[in-house]
Amino acid sequence: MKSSVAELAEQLSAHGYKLTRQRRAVLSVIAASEGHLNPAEVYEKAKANCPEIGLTTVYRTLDILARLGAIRRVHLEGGCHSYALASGGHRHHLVCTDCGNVVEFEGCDLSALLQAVASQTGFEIKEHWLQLFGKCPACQKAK
Amino acid sequence: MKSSVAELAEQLSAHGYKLTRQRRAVLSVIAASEGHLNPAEVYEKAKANCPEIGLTTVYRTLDILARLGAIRRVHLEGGCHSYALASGGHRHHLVCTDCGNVVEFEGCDLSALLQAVASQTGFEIKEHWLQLFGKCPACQKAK
DNA sequence: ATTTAGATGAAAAATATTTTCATTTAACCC
DNA sequence: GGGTTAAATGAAAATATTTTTCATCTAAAT
Repeated sequence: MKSSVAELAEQLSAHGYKLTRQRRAVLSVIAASEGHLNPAEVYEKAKANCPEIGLTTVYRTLDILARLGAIRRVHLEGGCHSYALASGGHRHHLVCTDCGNVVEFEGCDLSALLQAVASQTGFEIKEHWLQLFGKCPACQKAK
Repeated sequence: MKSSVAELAEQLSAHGYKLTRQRRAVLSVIAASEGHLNPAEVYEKAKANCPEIGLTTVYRTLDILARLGAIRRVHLEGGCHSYALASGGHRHHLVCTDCGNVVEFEGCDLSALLQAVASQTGFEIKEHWLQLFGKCPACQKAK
């Protein structure tokens, strides 16, 4: 995932942000992560590369990356403190409303819908985020 | 919206929760609201009906209602502290990643997709939540 | 090397949420 | 209607999260 770090770094530079040791550490953590991490988790992991980093800087860096659209907040029932690479593309969640388990599913064809909304609203649609709620097989049985 | 209050109250009773003055006040506020409200807002509005209500009770009541599926957390960029009636049905958001404006759109046909995911995963899918990100007409021009 | 605007960490402050616990009350029984 | 009881309550404390402040440091341009 070296390329992701480079891409993220590039985005920061391109927008006039300095590439500090701390920011690089945050970028590596984000790029290396499969799923989503909250600020405290990013902080812990980033300390491996950069022990002097402060939590404040993690918050600030995540905020910048989110505003640049490089990462995106991940919203799950019961919490929305985590971030994931925005380009990581299609990560959709199916949440069990009984036990809280989260399953990821891939593959979604929303093109027709997106097209329709785009022409209705004039928006240029760039990303979508879909989340489903239901009852998982185990909880269906349990009842 | 009297019926909503009655329905919500019914749900509480049915699950063995007592119908206190405080809970009724929260239910009215939720039922009367068009959009979404955070706990502090619910608290302020509920005080009109029930001045002695405490913020703690608002948190507790919202939590119960959310667990019953009667209301659902609304997640927007920059915050996910608000709740809305779950039955209020389909409120989908289209967020401008440049200016942050949020447009609501209705009408979405995801039935085929939902069907596919249901059979793939064995989940019984009850609700979906879709959010789109893009650039609004004004921001497209601006650039 | 020097300069300088931007970035940093520690600590404090501000917000948001949860827990604790003594008191109150809705719902049930007679 | 009065009595009983488990659940619910509010105030205050505790905890968790996020933002601000500010003196110091540093990346990047010269």
